[in-house]
Amino acid sequence: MESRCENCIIRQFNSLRAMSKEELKHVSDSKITKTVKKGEALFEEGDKLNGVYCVRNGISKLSKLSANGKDQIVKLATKGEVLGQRSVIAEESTNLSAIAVQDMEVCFIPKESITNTLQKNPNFTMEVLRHMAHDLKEADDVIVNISQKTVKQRIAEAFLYLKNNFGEDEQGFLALTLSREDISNVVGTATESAIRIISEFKKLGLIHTSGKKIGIKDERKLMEMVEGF
Amino acid sequence: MESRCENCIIRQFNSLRAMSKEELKHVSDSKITKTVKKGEALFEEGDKLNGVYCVRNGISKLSKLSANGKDQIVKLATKGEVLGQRSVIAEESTNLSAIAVQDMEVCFIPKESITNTLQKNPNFTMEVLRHMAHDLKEADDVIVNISQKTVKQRIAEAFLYLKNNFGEDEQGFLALTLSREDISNVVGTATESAIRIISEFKKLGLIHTSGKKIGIKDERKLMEMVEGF
DNA sequence: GGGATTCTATGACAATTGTCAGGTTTAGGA
DNA sequence: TCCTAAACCTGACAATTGTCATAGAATCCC
Repeated sequence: MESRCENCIIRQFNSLRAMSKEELKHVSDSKITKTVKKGEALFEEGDKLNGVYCVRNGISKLSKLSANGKDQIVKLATKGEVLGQRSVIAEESTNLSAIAVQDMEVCFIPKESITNTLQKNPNFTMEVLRHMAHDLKEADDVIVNISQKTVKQRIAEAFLYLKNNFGEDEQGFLALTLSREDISNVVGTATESAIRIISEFKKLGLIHTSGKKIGIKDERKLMEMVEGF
Repeated sequence: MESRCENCIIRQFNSLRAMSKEELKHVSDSKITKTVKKGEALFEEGDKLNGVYCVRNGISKLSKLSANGKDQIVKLATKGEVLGQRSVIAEESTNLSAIAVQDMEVCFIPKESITNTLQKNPNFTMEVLRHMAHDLKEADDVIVNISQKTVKQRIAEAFLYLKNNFGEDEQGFLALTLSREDISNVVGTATESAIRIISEFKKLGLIHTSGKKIGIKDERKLMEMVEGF
């Protein structure tokens, strides 16, 4: 499994694709491949990162602890995403924790490889900038959603998001299974409220469940619900 | 008032400071200084921007319309900030509207000046990247605040924010006077709820008001309230 | 396999927040 | 100045959401 970045398909999805052959070689020589088990942390809020993590497989939640002791999940990162970029660039400690919600395979890339390339390869810098611009827009959207939509709408939206971004398994369940608590932390509500609404959706025939697994039954109605009908 | 960017102090506050003398000259030659009256828009959500706006004076709200017809204010931008950068970099139409909440003086800089410099001056690109990283962190904080704090806490926090970022006038009122509606759009609540809580704060002796103007009387208690006491 | 622990579920209730409906005040233009 | 429109304010009520308590189901680990 000891493969080279030059041959890694994953990098096509992120800013590493703007690196030159040589830069990639350097990254490949300095990178460390790690396995992270479900529930384990890649890094925790406040950590000083001395590198970034390129996700090869699995999914991580990026969350932030609030004063009242609840986690707010800000983003779910999957194959191809680079975590910790923001902190390395701003030279600050991270404002988010990254915890695996599925077993993961990641490549740790020391920050020197990144900062060196940033200084020498404008294309790479520009590519990173574009990604960051995209993330910022997404964050704005989250702000608007969370503050203007009801919990019910946000949960409906979360399910659609999970389907669109992570797909479904053979039996029609969402491929990414989150605990009820994680779901409530994504939409920013109490776990009990999330559970109650999930039950309601089930009664309404919008979804079906099996254990933790959730499947979408009536996508159209869910979409209408998000829009406020 | 037709001044040159090379001499403009404002640029010390933003990424333009990483430009070379020559680049600044070019920007200065191509820029257009504009006055924007309170209530007028610099640009509206969905517009294709062919440049960025450097704020010389006054304050603008950056907001996004939600499905239910309410504006959510995502950020308040003041002297020194550059608006529209994200859209120009990502080559997308804007996701936000920028509307003056005070009379403003801004310099419009055509996007060619920006993109050219981005291609040629890595220092500038890096500086822009750092700013964007900062904005992204702030956005994350807003997400957590808005989803985990009560309306009362968010309003208290908003007042402290306004004091810290825009200061007070001679009589001890917040220098930036927002309408009750704008306040409610910052914290993401109904206007009536905001008004009610402002009345309550007044009764509790936390603030005092005169017309629209609001002054902070008991900063410590407001801070405690934000923390959840 | 069994016991402990964590996760899910539901009820009852209280607190928060939004909505509607009305008033009053303020600000700006004719 | 006065008139009008907009902004502000308050009450009453309903809907939403959070909290606490409790119980069953699933899962993990020895």
